[in-house]
Amino acid sequence: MRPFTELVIRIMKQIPKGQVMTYGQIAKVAGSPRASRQVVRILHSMSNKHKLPWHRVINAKGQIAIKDKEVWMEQKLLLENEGIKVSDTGYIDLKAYQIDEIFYNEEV
DNA sequence: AAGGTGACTGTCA
DNA sequence: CTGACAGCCACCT
Repeated sequence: MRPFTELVIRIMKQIPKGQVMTYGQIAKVAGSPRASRQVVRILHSMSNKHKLPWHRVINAKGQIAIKDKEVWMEQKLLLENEGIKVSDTGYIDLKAYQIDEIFYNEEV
């Protein structure tokens, strides 16, 4: 497994309940600012195997970035279940919920 | 090997 | 806030 992949998984596992990170932010912390799409790919392939909090990952606009209607709704409910307010159009207040400090550590 | 694709992003309107 | 566009980059056909 690539280092980048491991980092991304490691980082996502550390997202605190009630807070979110954007794809680009994760990519940046993992060392590849332009690899947001890869973060998405990792989410696709590893989220259920590694039990990652995929619903805490949204796009830079602070919006749920999924097309599938059912999964979209699932994410919205999961977020609201953690106390995060999501508008009807899927928007989230990044200023209130996005992690601003990088808390990444090598241990895990 | 070559081209298409996507749970993205920043910019402009 | 929404929508359109052009970059980006690894994976799939």
